Amino acid sequence: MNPDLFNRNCGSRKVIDRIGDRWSVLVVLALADGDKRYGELAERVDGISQKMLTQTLRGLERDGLVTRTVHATVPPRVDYALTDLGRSVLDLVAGLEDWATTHLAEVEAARARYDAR
Amino acid sequence: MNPDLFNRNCGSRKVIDRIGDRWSVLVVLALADGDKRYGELAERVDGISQKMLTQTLRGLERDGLVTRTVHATVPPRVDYALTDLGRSVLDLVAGLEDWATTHLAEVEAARARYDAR
DNA sequence: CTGAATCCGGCTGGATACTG
DNA sequence: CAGTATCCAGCCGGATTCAG
Repeated sequence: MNPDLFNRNCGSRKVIDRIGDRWSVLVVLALADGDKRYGELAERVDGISQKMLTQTLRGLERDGLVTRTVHATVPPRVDYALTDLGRSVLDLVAGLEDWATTHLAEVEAARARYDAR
Repeated sequence: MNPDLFNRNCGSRKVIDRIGDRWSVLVVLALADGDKRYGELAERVDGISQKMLTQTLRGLERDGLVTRTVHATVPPRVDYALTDLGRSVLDLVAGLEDWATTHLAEVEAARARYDAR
């Protein structure tokens, strides 16, 4: 247990905040099975806007989780891929995904119970 | 891999959104080592406002991750504790914490590199 | 096709004051 | 002590437009 995590100025807190981003998790998962083009990601992650996709990818690139490769072709082609660091976080995020699907029914039951009170 | 996760209307997406909440992760971690009173949580999770703490606890309670026990004493006392479901997600969240502390240096180095360009 | 830039409505979340 | 209520600034994020 790292007590500093609860300190708002601690670096690990900032990392948690980044992972806690609602889109980052989904984008990382979308890159799980290999490189993806910008358009493929936009199609895959339902509901994300262009702005948020670009912003999320920039953030992930900045944190060293994703690489961005521009091919000087016409039409332009940009590939995004997970780095080693990105793949290491993928393991955790995939765990979240498993948890979500496994316990979905329990959570929904709890919600229904709570709302019915 | 569950493809539906990327669908905005899928239930598992909603679960991910909840876990992805920036405060939920911290509150769950704060409850890792046993019951906590409202005030203890407020003190522990640095930077959270009363409003957000209450709101986060309600959300976690609704999802069945946390129990809320009111003691009819003067002064009033309210204890929060993880449910079995909450403890199951704690394992994952603790993994995030480990990752954050382990790879913090790499992430910060990547950020510095990116910002220096 | 892959973005950057801008505008702007809405919701998040902080500060404050009040209640049981 | 443990909230609730209210107000409101700020930022998130969507839609649109423009550029390379």
